Amino acid sequence: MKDNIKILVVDDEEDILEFLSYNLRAEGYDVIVADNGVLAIELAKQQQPSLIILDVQMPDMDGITTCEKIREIPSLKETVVSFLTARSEDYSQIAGFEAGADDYITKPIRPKVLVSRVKALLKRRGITQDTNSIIELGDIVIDKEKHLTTYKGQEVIFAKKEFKLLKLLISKPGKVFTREEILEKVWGSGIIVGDRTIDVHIRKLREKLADHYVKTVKGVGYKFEY
Amino acid sequence: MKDNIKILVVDDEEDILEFLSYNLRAEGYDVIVADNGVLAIELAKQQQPSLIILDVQMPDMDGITTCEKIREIPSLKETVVSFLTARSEDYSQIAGFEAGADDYITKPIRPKVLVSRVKALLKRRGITQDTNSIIELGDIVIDKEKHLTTYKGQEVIFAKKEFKLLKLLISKPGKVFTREEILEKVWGSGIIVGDRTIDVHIRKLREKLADHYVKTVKGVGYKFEY
DNA sequence: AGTCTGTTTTAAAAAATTGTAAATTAATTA
DNA sequence: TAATTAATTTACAATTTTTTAAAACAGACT
Repeated sequence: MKDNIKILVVDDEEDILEFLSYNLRAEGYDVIVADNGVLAIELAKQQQPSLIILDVQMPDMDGITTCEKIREIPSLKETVVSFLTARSEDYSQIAGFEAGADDYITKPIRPKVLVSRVKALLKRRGITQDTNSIIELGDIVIDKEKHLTTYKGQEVIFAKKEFKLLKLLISKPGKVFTREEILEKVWGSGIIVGDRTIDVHIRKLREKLADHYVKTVKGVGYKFEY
Repeated sequence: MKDNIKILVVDDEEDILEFLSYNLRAEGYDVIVADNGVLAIELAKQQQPSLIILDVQMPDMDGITTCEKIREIPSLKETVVSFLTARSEDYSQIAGFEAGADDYITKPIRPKVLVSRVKALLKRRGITQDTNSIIELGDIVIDKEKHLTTYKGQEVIFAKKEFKLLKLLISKPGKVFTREEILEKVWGSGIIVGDRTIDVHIRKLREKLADHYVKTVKGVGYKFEY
């Protein structure tokens, strides 16, 4: 369940690294470690962890600098970063948040506090264990991984763009997606397509499912309503 | 920019309330206060603050219970809640996060840390102005994300401009918006339309809700009164 | 009452937005 | 490469929203 949540722990002290790893692994997280900032950035890029726990005080590159660098990497923009700081260093609270941290944990670390904190952080960011590849909404079942859709038990085939569009709309039932949002998320930024392209694709969804699922909000966008 | 960010501060101690208000107001935030949990919930529902700072220790209803109650209110689901806790009470860290808090601030409070923390919290949550997607005002519920309005449980459909106008008026109930303000905010600067256009749109709001909500202040503008 | 100023109401014109079928182009597959 | 399928564009119809214009209304003031 919880298996695919990766946490990167960065600290120069072996003891702390082990202590943290042990406690987090006990909770079922995948833990990767780095003992310096440079390695941390490298690993983060490669492994795309959900959370990075970063010691403020480290030789060479300190935690704050590392955090700033992390924040500059597009693929890590959304990654949760938490600092590890000695209780007294109030300064780090200020500088840390400005560097783009989401939280900080004070030493000495208490296992229960640590775990509770980590859970809360991930939860607040909507990161849940289940990388649910299957979305079910009444009669409609979408398997993102298998690129498969079932409507009333019958398999329905959606072309690539259609599928992406459906996935987007259905990801937040009820939410209105503007044309811009749809273009951005389905076609990708930069790609320019004609004005009616979206309409036509919407029409295909309606054809393949039923007219009433995809609703038009004139002048605003489209939404999926079950 | 920062003007419409509302912060609700809840504490039973007058001193702390004043201290926090003073420092936050100095930063340009709109601060509202409550000295107990019940009032806090009431005010939160009404005012929809972006951030609630909640003392853990309070008579009658403690901060944790208050927070839990707040989290149960749909329109406050996305509101950021931060606890205020004495440095020693580590327990509150655990219980607090589980109750749905986003952060906690330890006493004694240092103005600089407080402000920095608040800024970071709001920034991380992407709150620049008015992020709350649901506005509730008695019989009227507006869901910006779903572009949906409900009046006495019934769905009411508003066209784009109508919706924008309603949103604007309802964003500050009681405030009189001048025609210039309305033009600026709903139509956008530069767009030139006749004066009657506003009247007609106001009329549509009255038609779709009830006449008495939108009031005319002759020679000045319009206001929404619940 | 008459006049002025500003608002409300209606109806209709104008503009904007979306739906649809069919044609075209691009991409994929056999 | 031909055949097939998907994606996009076109051109127009249908619909909805927005704006304008004009008449009626309301209150304040002479």
